[in-house]
Amino acid sequence: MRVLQSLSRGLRTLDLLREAGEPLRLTHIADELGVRKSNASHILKTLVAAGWATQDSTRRYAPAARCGGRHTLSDVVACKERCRPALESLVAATGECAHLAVLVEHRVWYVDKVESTLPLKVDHPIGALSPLHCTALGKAFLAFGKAAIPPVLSRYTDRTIVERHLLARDVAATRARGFAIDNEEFAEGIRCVARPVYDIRGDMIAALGISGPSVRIDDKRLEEFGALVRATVIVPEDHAP
Amino acid sequence: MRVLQSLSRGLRTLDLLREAGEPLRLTHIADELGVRKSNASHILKTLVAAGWATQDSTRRYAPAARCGGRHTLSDVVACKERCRPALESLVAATGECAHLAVLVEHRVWYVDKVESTLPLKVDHPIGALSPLHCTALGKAFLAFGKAAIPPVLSRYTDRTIVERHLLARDVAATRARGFAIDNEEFAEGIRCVARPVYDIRGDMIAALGISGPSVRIDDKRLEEFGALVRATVIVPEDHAP
DNA sequence: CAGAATGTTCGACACTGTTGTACAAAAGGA
DNA sequence: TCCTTTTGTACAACAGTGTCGAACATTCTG
Repeated sequence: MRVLQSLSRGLRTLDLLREAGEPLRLTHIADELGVRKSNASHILKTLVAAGWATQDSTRRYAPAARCGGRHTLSDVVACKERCRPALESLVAATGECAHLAVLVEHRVWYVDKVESTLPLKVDHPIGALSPLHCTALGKAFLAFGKAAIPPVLSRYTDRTIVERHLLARDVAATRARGFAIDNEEFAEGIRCVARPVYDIRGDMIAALGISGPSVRIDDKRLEEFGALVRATVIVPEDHAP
Repeated sequence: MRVLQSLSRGLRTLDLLREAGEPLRLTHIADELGVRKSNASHILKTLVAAGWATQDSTRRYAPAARCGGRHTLSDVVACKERCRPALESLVAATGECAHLAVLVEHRVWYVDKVESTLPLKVDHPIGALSPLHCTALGKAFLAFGKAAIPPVLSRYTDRTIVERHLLARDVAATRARGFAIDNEEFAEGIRCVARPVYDIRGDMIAALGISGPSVRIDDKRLEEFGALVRATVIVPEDHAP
């Protein structure tokens, strides 16, 4: 069998564009492929012409929307189903609400939850969307996923981090800590922790977290929750294509 | 600029594979591309080797999962947001519950709803999954989308259509009618109607429906609901990439 | 089991893709 | 602002890759 060279390289290019969270320069791609710039240029122009990539005003290349996000709807549903036991056990262990969310553009999208049984509780409905920079779930994507810090950082409470360099530092701390924290940065009186959920290929697919009222969660308990969330075992994806 | 021929053809092939809801034969693809079979074979083998397509036991080719579904998470969220007014106006007009769902493998996934304000109501929670063959939303995908009749048809009520040829006939009738009907086929006492929602390219992306208790929905009202759902205007997708 | 249709392999030629260089257009520094 | 450096596109020419055609396998159909 004959492997078509230019086609392989074109597909490899699409992979590169998708892997990188940000638009890539021609030179970079040419280096990665191990070909001359002129060749890479032709490959990319072909991808653009076929509608599989786009070129922005800075002449950088990005994958087109039709390339699909990194994960499909099926992936998300599969993830949701395999995370359910973890959500339930977390709620059983803590008494607080547990959420599962995926990344959509510059927001997180809640795809599952298990509610607290206590009367005072946090309720992010499934299907709702929340910002990245001031929620534990969102910060988990910033720290462990391929999400970039959004262009605008709106203020929701007086604890919301709205300065980019402070947020970048917080993200670095999150990465070191192993779980993300929201300390009343999105809504007064709510504290959350969250951790990443990875797919079989090691890419972050979802964030899983616990949220509760600050009155029940002091600093010590917040740390305990973080350790608990991080330690929670999530059944691996059974690979049946 | 030079357009790379083999790359273009490879990308075109991926499009063909994604467009078709079912796996395609080599001959078919070769004809579509206007090349000899041997050439098409090499193209497809390259796609498979690069992990962008798969070949099943019947030697037919299908797009790989990584190609992404037909729609991305962003598409779904955008659709959900643009359908919200329609859901609300339908509930205001009928008093019954309205749902929005997308197709995931052989099930529909509820991504949004507006509840009825009446005490007796239907409640499919957002995030839940339902079968295709016995819900209005699912049948809308069978009739207007690219969904295939699932391999197994479970019985939920004594009205559930579990025979493939009867279901195929029902799907054809649905197509002619312009909206789908579930007449207590999934749950006793619940009747629903549903219509397709298309994306900017004309592909079905979601199903939008109304559900209510049979006691409030006689045959005449069911028809009215169908006409209403079908006539509901959904704001077109604003194309801002 | 024979015949038809579909898919894969093979060799050879021609045209496509790659290369190297030259030019254009931004970006960075003084 | 200018000059320098870096990045992207255009061009021509050769080599090598992709395409063709036919032969060989393999699976489907009656």
